[in-house]
Amino acid sequence: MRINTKCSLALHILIVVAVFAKKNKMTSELIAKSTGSNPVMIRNILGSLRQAGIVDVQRGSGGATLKLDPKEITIWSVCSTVDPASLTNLMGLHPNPSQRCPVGRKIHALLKEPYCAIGKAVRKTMEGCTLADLLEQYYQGLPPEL
Amino acid sequence: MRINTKCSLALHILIVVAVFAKKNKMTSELIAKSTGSNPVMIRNILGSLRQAGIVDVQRGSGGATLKLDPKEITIWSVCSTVDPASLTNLMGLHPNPSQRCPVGRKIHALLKEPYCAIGKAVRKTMEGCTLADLLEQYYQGLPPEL
DNA sequence: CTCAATTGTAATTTATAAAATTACAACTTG
DNA sequence: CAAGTTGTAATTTTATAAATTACAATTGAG
Repeated sequence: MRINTKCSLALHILIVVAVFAKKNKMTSELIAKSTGSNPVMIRNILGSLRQAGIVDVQRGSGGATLKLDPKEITIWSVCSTVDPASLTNLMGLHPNPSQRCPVGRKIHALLKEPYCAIGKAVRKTMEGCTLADLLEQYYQGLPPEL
Repeated sequence: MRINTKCSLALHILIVVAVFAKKNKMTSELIAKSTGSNPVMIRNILGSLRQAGIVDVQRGSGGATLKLDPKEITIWSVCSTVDPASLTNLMGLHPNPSQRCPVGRKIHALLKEPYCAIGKAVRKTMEGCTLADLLEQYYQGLPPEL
């Protein structure tokens, strides 16, 4: 498998923004430090989230803020904006089945139905978890000043 | 995030074996032709399926046959034997979150619950589709001699 | 208005993982 | 034993993800 960490990165970004944006200017540089990633990747992900209306990003002066209520942001909406390809190709298909073999001709069509069902199950589960849920979990047992 | 093509390959292999093994000796060479893959990959996948008790493979003389009833073989059992890593790491995690950031310290733990839920949904859906289902679909509208 | 800090984005490089290929010992059966 | 095959390790090739470099455009402070 090819692990694509964009989704985890995006959720990390949204959590740090939700937690710290009121007190700190959340620049790509700062967020990159927190995630252990690099600023360009952060800017690209923030760019996608901005286009989807999930965050605001201040050009020039810098800093990202949430544009939606955490209850309105689901793992699905985040993943499908930052990495749509992974979700549509969740299950990889081998690329060159023989068209001379009756099974080879049909294999992609045969797999379509179960693979779609898997995709729908993933979507439904992702839609069931919001940023608010993650934040609630985050604040569990933390003193309120953090 | 994306599951590699081993799972699709394995399902293709099982279908051609189910359909043709009574009349033909299903060698890795022959199956490789049908799948558009290469014989070594086929042998490796058949090796995993054999260890899981799903197929029999004749050493020396060659040829693979189903060992279980197609009703007993699910997409889950196939995927989890040929590519367990993809299923446990379905959602990739970014590897180096800062331990100095309170979010960075917690992010992997925070994502664990929703990511497990996604994995369970995938498993449940995969368990709901058997090789028999795929074969039924395959034979839909085909004359009985194929 | 200028300057420092920052974003947006393209281009390039590096790292990593998947898949194909090569090679060969071990097995099976005629 | 000879031909055909499997099992498996090692290597090479290819594809993709992620990091890096570079720089124009933007913003707000001074």
